[in-house]
Amino acid sequence: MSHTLDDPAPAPGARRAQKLRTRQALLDAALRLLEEQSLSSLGLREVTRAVGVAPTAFYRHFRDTADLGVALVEEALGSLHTTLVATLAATGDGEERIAAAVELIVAYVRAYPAHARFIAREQHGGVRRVREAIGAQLALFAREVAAQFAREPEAAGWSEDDLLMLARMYVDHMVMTASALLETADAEPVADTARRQLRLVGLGRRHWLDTTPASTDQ
Amino acid sequence: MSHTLDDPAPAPGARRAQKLRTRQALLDAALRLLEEQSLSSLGLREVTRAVGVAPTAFYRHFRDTADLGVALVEEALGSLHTTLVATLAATGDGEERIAAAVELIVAYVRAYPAHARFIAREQHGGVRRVREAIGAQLALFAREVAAQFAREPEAAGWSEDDLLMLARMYVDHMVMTASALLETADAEPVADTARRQLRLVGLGRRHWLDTTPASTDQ
DNA sequence: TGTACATCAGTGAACGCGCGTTCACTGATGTAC
DNA sequence: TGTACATCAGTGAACGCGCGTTCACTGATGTAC
Repeated sequence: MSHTLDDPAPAPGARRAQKLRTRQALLDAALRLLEEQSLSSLGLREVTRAVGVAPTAFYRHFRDTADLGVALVEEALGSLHTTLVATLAATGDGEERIAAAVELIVAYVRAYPAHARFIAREQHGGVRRVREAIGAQLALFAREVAAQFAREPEAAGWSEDDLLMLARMYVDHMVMTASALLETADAEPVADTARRQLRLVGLGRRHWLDTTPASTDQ
Repeated sequence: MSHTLDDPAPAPGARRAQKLRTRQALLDAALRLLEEQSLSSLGLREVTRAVGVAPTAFYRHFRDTADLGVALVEEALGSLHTTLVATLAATGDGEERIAAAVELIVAYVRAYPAHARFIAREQHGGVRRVREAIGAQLALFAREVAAQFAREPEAAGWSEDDLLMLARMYVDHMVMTASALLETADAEPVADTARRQLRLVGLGRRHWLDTTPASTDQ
């Protein structure tokens, strides 16, 4: 134990670092190839060829392409949780929040179009494990959004189930908006439609307890 | 021209009828195979093997699997236009219409689960021509629904663009509900959530002109 | 610090297999007279 | 109605190709002393 974790000549964890670099290269290459096909037709040899390693190197990182797909789900959505909740928490209700939420989606799709496309495509795609991974992430988003709603005064009188229903609508609407943005050259009309739709849902939200006197009557 | 279109021994158009039967068998087999994979990984030989014809027979009916996919889009959505518009026209606004619309989706998914799955999966799938065919059908649905809305008294004061935005929301919500139904064993909770979401949108619709005095003020 | 051994990311050959597409064909169905 | 010819849905052999997976390997990195 003379110098176990120091900085000797060959560098510390140089092997581990190189392995991570190759793994990332495989993920990047796969994501690029997935812009024009589905995961269920993505070949292991295609991916390694694009990276410039032997086909067998793939197995040092992933069991199969479905396994790689699950890793891509984490990469695409993992960092979005904090961003989304922070955006909702930082804005009040109404127009300001609508603008911020739509801007979040527009910025995400602009910055990571391949990730957005992958999620939209594989959400209902042909590979069960990936579908389930995306479904779990979106359900988590919905629960986080519902929890944020619950902290706000507008949620008074709302059942937990109704809050989750509302949150689910926002999350699904975000995914729909993202995939609409991917199919258009001009983001503005799509963003405008998205804002009007959120405005409509917000109006429904404000009048929800007027006509559904669930808690006052029962 | 003694008996050109009568009923001689070998039957009239027996060849044409047989060709159509084989074509339909190819479509049916493909749809079944697509329950567990995406179109972009569906093989021509898989399909012909499932039907029991030679691989080369495929070319008598379709140029490639993308071509077959476009035919499936028509089969899945073509007959739904009249049903959908008729359902909206037959019901008033409010709770009655909501129940009827959700029941339409539940019945469709129950009767044609493979068609519903195909549309949900390939809407954002890896085959451009099929994606475009589905996009065109859904845009047509939205225009038809908007046209129906425009005929109703509740549409007074609404711009054409806002009506289309609202219709688009209903159509997208239907697709989302269909794919949620496909992923659950018990349809009732999903149907219930869908009805509550439509109720929320309906509330927003009723109050749209209260807070967005676009036409009265400008 | 230097040495001897262990680990393990990436290699390259080899395998059997199913793919999409071509081609000339067959024989039942359709048509003209 | 009967005959002679045309059409064309489906066949089956053949092709070159890329696939996923196995295996024993190499050599740089890591570790123990």
